[in-house]
Amino acid sequence: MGNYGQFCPVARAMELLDERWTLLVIRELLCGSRHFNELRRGVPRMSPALLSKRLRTLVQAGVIERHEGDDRVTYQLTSAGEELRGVVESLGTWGVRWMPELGDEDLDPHLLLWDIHRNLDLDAMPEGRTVLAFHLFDARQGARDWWIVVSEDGVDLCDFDPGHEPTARIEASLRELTRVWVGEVGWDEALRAGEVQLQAPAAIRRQLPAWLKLSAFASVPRPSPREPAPVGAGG
Amino acid sequence: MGNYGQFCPVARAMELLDERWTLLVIRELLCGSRHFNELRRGVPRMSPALLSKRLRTLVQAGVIERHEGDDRVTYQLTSAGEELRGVVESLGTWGVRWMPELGDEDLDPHLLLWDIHRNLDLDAMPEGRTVLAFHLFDARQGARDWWIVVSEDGVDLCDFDPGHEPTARIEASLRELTRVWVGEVGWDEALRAGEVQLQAPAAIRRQLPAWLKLSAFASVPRPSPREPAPVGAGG
DNA sequence: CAGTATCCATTTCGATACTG
DNA sequence: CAGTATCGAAATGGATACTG
Repeated sequence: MGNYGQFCPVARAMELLDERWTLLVIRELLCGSRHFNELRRGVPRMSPALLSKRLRTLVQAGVIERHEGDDRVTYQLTSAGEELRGVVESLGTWGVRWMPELGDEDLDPHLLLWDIHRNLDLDAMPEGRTVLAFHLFDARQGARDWWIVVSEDGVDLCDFDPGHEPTARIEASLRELTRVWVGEVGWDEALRAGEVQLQAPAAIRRQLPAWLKLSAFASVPRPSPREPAPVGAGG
Repeated sequence: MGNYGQFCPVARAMELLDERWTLLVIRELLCGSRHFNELRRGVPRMSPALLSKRLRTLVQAGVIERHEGDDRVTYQLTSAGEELRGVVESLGTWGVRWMPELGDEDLDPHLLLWDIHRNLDLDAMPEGRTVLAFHLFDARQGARDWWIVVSEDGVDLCDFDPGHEPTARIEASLRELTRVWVGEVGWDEALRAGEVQLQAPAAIRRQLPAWLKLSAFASVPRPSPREPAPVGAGG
């Protein structure tokens, strides 16, 4: 395995990149994660042993560099790694357009809140502390309530009540908030349908959608409904 | 396996596309192959059982369609499949820029001649029959001599002497002709260095490089030599 | 924090031969 | 031409627990 026995550049690239998880680790690095346990949060289903192995392979391939700082290890994309952005973008663009609807297996409240919390548009948010409380009524016990606290110190994600009065409260099903996140439905649509509810003063309710930047692929135009719908890829 | 448990569009896409060989089959379809045994020639190291399995998965995923004609089965990309061109292009572009030098394992005379023969610039070639004879002096016995016959009937690749007087004879090592094909060296450079030799009348010698269109990635600009060279990806 | 160590079930794939 | 059938070797990676 690994070698395709072809000189074709696509085959050469895939020798490195078609290993399970590899491009997701790279996606995390492109999103700005730099430390082992930070990367883990972006690929929670990946075992640490495997993440470690992939990182070594990527160092070896010249895609990332590993730096041992005084107290932390840091991973950093090289120019070669940075150039994988194009690959990741075209994959995500395709995925959002042509992969079938989200299955229950694809939903993950930790990942969703982790993504949301690192994609806030801080410039659009008010000065001082802002607290967003999320309630995902159908998520499993312990992953149902979340708080994002934005202050001068940065952005914090908590799965326990930090004790500040929320600026706004967002209530939705895990599925529906995920669909908004990936751009399958728009804010307006989800709010009108009542699938997502915002509890906040009217002024804040109007602003809030602008605070969450959504997935980088949310704005990709979808295939027109006239085209044949993709079907499931599962066996 | 298969499922990453993530709603991320990149992960969704990779669920389908990170399986070994899958994107190479798609590359073949994008290059115009439409029948089973035609596809096989583009992925010679893939077993027919596995090719068959991948084709079924791709049909199921809505990326290709299978048509049973009267005497032939035809595979055809859907719009979803056609849109994978962007993915394949960004992978090949990256591969050509950042993967290490070709290893002996990557060289394959059948594949090279198969690629060359289906990428001739017929419009640039003279009327009537043209015969190109290739001699790869270091290829293994039986894969050393090739003939491409271009006539009104189309383009044929032979591994036996078709008996026509060659219009030109190309002699090179397998490695060097492959390097020219993928754009690692230019025609001029390879000819000047004598790594590739053309035996033909001067007028034809000058034209011949224009007859072969080379890999789609041959013209991708390479990283400047100032940048750190990529190292091998092998364990 | 940044990983290792271990272990085995499962998958996956390659090789080869065969078929309507 | 367009695949199936079969089989076993290899590796892959998931789970879990542990470490300096």
